[in-house]
Amino acid sequence: MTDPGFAKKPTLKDVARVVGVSVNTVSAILNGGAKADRYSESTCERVRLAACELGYMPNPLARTLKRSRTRLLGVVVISQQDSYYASVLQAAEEVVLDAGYEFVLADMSEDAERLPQCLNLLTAWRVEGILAVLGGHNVDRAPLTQVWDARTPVVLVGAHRPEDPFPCLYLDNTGAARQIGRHLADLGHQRVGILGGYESNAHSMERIEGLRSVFQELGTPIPDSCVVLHRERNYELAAGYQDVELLLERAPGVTAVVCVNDATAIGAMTRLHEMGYSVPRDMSVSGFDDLFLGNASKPENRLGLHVRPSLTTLRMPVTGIGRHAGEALTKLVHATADGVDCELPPAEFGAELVVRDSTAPPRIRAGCARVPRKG
Amino acid sequence: MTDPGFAKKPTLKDVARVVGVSVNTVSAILNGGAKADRYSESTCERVRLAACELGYMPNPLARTLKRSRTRLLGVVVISQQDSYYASVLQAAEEVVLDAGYEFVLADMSEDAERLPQCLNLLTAWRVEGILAVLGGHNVDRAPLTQVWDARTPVVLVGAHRPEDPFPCLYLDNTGAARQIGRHLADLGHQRVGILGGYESNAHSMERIEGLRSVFQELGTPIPDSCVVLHRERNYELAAGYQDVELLLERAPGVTAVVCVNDATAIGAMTRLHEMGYSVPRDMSVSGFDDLFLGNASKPENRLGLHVRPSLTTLRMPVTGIGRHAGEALTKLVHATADGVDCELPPAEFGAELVVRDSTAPPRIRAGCARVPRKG
DNA sequence: TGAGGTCATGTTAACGTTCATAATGCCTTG
DNA sequence: CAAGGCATTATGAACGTTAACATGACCTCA
Repeated sequence: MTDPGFAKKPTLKDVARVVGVSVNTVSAILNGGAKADRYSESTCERVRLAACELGYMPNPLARTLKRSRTRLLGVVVISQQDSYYASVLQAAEEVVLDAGYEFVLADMSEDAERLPQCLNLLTAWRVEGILAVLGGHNVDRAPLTQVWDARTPVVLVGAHRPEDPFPCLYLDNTGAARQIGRHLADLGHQRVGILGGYESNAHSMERIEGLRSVFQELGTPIPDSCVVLHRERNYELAAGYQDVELLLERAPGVTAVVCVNDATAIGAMTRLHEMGYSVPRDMSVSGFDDLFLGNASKPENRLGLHVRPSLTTLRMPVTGIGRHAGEALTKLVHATADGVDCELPPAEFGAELVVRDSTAPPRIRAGCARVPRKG
Repeated sequence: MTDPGFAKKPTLKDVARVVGVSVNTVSAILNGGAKADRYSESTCERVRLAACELGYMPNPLARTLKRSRTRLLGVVVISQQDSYYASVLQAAEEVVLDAGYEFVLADMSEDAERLPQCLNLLTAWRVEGILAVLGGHNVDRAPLTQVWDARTPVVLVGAHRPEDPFPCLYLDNTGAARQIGRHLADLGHQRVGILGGYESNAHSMERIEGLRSVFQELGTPIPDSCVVLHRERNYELAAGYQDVELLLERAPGVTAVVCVNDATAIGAMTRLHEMGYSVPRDMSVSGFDDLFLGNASKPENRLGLHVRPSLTTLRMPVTGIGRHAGEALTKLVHATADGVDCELPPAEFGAELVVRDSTAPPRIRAGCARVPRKG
């Protein structure tokens, strides 16, 4: 092997040699701040000039090795692909960058078993705090608790469990589901079907529970046959497309289908259309998330507006959760760095019902709204 | 300030003290490989046990400081938000992780001016190579060339320019646009409108050019009035929704609208529907990308299938580009590390026409297909 | 004149690794 | 029995940076 051909970046030593001063002098001057004042104007000038000419850039590896603070924060995310989590992360990253930290990201790729492995990666990098974005996924949190017990701050975006010692930010899924339930009940629906995600997902289960509780209280409880769970963890367009057919076979009388996310609802609407159903006349459909493409601040970028009929759904405060998470984590890290204890309460976030055109009163109050199948 | 409350991770020294051997011994044994053989079985055993008990994890900062190789690769991306680029990145990351490297990510947040700043961040981290994902965005590449000249390997995902010294991977936008152009011409369209993205985007311009060339050759060139460019860089659902109306005002006779991406096409179809047009009877619409939600390998996750009518579009080989980029970069980095020169040719990727229901023969060959406005 | 005080800079020792080389002890062999 | 060989472990210097402390020159004032 010949000599490695990488560009060698100039170091403090190189600058020092050029200027003719000691390494320490260069370091102190370039770091600015209080100590730079003690050096003469002309030296400072020469050092800065030389550093600039050589294209000197401090090596963060060496720097953080020396100081014991890395100014690195770790993120474990259940799936970067999921636009919901991606949005949360982006909001959090903004906050964290402003506070002078950087993110190191570890993606679990939807595999719950990989949490320990991801945490190892992050702690190996000596991150000063960890943001875990697990959402409703059923992940064993013991490794997180372990990290927390080793005095590394942790903030979890996901359902709070009583044994969790770290602060959690979570959605009020039950309350959100109750909103859509009441909306459908108000419209006159009595028999509602659910495309409910998969069993190991807490978000799914809470949403199903919330919906059921509404109809329970009204005296028209939702039977198990009206709830379809998915086999796989991947719960997108394809799942709704396939599962809605299953639902209609099992529970022919339903007049509304509540889906646990927008993608599923859109997939379901496609299949319903193919089967000859007219939404919302023959069947009401609703989603969850109010998914968007691109810039969340433009209302027209909400995907639910661009399907026919437009989709009734629940808008989740993704940006709010992300910002809050970033702030909580930096606060916690600062406290820990100062050796101070800091207790942060769990925080719950509510969703907002967005009524569009995919929900309407049922055509026939009690009977079977079944239409002959075409597809 | 009291003492920093961070957990202090055990170091080689700690392990060495516990076992009663020198630091070097521990390092050599834990690194495994050839040198570990020279130590006695019992020492190895004791070292490994102690390391495990103490929870020792090598500090990658110190390690990469010592070896001059960081095994870090940098990524600059024009926008992480854009699902197209996000998919390219994910495919590239897989390849790169397999090769034993890690990604450091710098996001330009759609701001072309931020390239130098992002590159500074990456070179400060002493990355061994840089993957720049700029797509069609008009970014000054001088900073990239500078990095390349400093012997840091660079791979660009984006249009190749003759002055670029680094390998580029790019889409055959012209060819793709010619495919959709011929498809529309074959259907009998003579007057085609374009929602063309924005002017500084090379992808946009190439697609427009390709389309125009087809109709030029057929003797029915597309006039400027039929091409609508967008004011902002953000080109998603909202843009198509707004711009299609503008197009119809400027060019009343068009029978088909070609959009430079799927989101725009979907937005346009929504507005057309509101205005009382029936697609594809009154107007054909086509997109670009064949956007998907979630898992790309499931055909039902293509968004174009879930709008009515389903969207005719061009499928881009995102995963292929990402994998190829990852492979090219690791190859280049290896070559550079070995001091070997390695020339990689620019690579072009083709798109695949996916014909669905949003394109059909024009209802009236030559006349005005205008329908009274409702919305 | 010399004690004390600035000012401007240099010295030294870390941070946690790794690598090249040196050293120790033991065993063989002529 | 000494010289050499082998197996095992230790030593020291480096990577690039920072922080505490030390030095020396010059000035002031009693």
